[in-house]
Amino acid sequence: MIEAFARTTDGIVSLAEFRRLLDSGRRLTVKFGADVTAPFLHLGHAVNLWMMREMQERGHHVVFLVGDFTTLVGDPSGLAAARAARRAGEIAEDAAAFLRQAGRILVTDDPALFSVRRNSEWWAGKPLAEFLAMLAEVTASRLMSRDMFRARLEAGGEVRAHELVYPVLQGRDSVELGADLTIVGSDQLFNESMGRHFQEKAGQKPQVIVTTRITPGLDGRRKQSKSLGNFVGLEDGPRDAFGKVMSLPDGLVVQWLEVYTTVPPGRVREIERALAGGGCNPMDAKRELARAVTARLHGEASAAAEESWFLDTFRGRGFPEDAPVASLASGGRKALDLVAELEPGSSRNALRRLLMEGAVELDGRRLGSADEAIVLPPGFSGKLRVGRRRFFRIVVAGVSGGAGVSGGAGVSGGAGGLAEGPGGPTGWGC
RNA sequence: GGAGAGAUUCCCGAGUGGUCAAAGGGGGCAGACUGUAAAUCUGUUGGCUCAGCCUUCGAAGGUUCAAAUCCUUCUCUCUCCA
Repeated sequence: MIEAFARTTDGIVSLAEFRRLLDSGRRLTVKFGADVTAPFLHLGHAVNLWMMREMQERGHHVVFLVGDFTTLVGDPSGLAAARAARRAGEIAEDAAAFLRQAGRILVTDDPALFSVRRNSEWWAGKPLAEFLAMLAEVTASRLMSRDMFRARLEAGGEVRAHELVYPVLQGRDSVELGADLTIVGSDQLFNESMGRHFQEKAGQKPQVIVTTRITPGLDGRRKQSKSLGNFVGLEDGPRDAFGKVMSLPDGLVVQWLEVYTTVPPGRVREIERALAGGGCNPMDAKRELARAVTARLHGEASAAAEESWFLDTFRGRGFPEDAPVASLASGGRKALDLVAELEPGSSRNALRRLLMEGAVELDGRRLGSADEAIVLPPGFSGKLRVGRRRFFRIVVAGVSGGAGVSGGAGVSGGAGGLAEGPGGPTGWGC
């Protein structure tokens, strides 16, 4: 168990206690606390979830703690009561989305293994006197010692008073749940340590904290987050998952293999050595990574299919067979209007720029101006590419079987073109 | 409570009455190059019915032909003192 955790674990407080818990034969309560502001789970969360799933496999119980109360007070700009009230509804929605995503990894339909709690259960209506008594159990300097706060203050930033108190709330949650164990990103160590502190004050056995390694996201710099867009989401389709991993900087391949896949350590070392010695093309290593990540999230079959698709489309520079089909009316229109029909989500200015930058091609011919007139005869069918990765097959109704389809046959036939076949991951360069 | 500094487009940060949709950098997007990597070069980076118009420089008012820039009030932040 502990051995299985090792590759993704940053630290354990404490290892001895963890061993004792596991040996006790007791059904353990694992706390899975979550702020529900942005219900967007990604690989970073998955690391924790996979470990919790392991615990479930051994019969332990995961409590999903919705921070509905802490989220409500957590927003410093949420001054108006009206605003807070409105957000209560959003929180419920977000919590549902969160649960749905977590359910992709955790067992959520067995009450013996999973339950949901809300921290408003004990925080809403908590008498102030009781709360102040809790505050008396910590020193201000302890709270302020958190490195994040220090860094912010030193940078001339601000720390709101409620932020200072937030770890107290999160820590007390562990008391309310009687948590035995919590598995969190290493940036949560401080908050969860407060949990141990308060549990001891309350006469409970302090929870064991397993902190997991935090790995830079797709941008190669900061950890994955929704706002930075540098993540592989649990709800991303297999195609996006594969493609996103392929855009990872080379230097992170080994780290990602360790943290996000179950590729055996021996194999990871092998790849690491091959990369270091120039013995393999980094892209091949990354392909193995992308395949492993996609398979873990979506199954081996999808992973194999997306790998073929990727190779055909990007390495082979092909036009994807399964590009979305857009049925358009026949007739003339400006290039800009054509693209706008296909990309209703983008602003026309943005599309105009793309056209000027030469990012739009119709049947291999670059459309260089927004005003260029495009005439689509009845029966026309063509391939439109916008930027590197957006493809559309344009079809115009009308049976007059005329010149339309002239430019076909540019694409070699589908996945069959791949010699390697869907076999094992061996046989690559690494 | 007192004194000072400040709030600018995604971020940092210039800009003290018209030449400002606002320098420069970062980040993003796109093109070249490529392996949807990195590095490099180039372009671009509020919206639209696009030689023009609309919205934007903490908020609301005001002065002016004209305001990010001046005045008033307000909100908020930082620093020092108490």
